Amino acid sequence: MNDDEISIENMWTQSKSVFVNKSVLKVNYTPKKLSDALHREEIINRYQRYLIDVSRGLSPNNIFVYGKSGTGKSLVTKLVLKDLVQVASQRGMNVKVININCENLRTENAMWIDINSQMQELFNVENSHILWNSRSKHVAFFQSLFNKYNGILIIVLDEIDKAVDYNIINKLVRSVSDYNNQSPCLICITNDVKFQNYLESHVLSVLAQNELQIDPYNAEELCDILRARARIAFKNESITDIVIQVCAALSAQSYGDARLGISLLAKAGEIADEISRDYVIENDVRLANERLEIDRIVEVVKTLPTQSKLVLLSCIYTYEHMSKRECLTGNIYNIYKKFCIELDIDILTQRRVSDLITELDMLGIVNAVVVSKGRHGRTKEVVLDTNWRLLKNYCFEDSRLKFLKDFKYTSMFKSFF
DNA sequence: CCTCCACCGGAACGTGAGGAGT
DNA sequence: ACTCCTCACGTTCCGGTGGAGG
Repeated sequence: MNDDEISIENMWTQSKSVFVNKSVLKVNYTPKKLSDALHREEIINRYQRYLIDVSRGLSPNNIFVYGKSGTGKSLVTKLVLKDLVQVASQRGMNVKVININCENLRTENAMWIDINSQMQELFNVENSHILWNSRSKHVAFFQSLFNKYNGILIIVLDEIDKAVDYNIINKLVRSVSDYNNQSPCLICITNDVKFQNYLESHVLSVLAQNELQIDPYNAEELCDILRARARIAFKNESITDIVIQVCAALSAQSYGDARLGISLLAKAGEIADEISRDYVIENDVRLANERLEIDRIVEVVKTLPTQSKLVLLSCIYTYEHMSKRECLTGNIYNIYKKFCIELDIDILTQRRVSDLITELDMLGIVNAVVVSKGRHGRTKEVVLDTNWRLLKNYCFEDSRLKFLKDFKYTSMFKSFF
């Protein structure tokens, strides 16, 4: 047995941990009871009032829920509906809930397949042709089940603003709200207040019959929430209140995003585990914050199209090989053109490349500021974060760009300037 | 104070891919 | 299989701009 095998074995058998139940720090974890949704009593109360019609056997008005990310929109919705379904069934009433996550919903068909496979499950019907690619068949299937149903159907459209095609929402609302008797109740959840602008006015008036705005948590509320989770997740002696307060403060800075605070707790615990320390310290949280930010940027970089990655690489190389004050659109564009020729990729115009740099700036990958160089014109000056070396490697993962890895740059820069 | 650089950024337009309807 | 439509992506055109330098 060599050294490597021993250390790997140690990982499984001897590693100790600051956690006792890490699963409560997972992003998709939902608490069990309504009362577990801390500092949301008032919202829950209003939510229940909007849904009160259910107790009279009527389909409630549609609800539009707004709130920034990490304010507990989806969590409160899940808990309120779970409670509602339970209470209703105790009274012998029929309430069914369909959950659609609109994130990355590309086509209307994909949404219908999602809705109808849930309908199939809820109503216990067999239909092997559910993967139709015809909208009319899906609508007919949905209507036939819904018309036979003697109860209340609630359709939750979560992260509605992240649907790739907003028109899908318009079409869905038109297809499910044209009933003479009862229509399903639609609950739309979004963190984009401007989302309403993208909806047809008729659709909007149907959807936004009741509105629920959820404000971000303040630092104290975040502290309470994190404390409650930490109590379950960590060993008693592994975490101090100071650490929790730092997590709360950082997530309060990030517009009261509770999800961030919970991720920070998890990551900080992992960092303590890495070095087998029995407890989490404040510095672990700061380190965790940096790592989460890098993770986020890396994820974004990985999904960029090849041209954007090439522009990013051009920024990085200009930044690396020239003085920082020369990392300007014109210079970046020259490098970019050289790369395109080298890789036999279409050369975009400087106008377009300028837009791509602006996009990289908006994604938080680079920092592009418009500066005036007087006689030497106006341009964008690009500044990179400290982790640019890391980003370079992720750009090389693109099959078309990997050849640039061994490219000899020094001579190129000399010949240029 | 005026000029002029080097690019910014809005608007209009072209093009190809892909979905919807027939 | 065909046409029509929409949309993302990109180009072309052009007026606008802030401040160093004359």
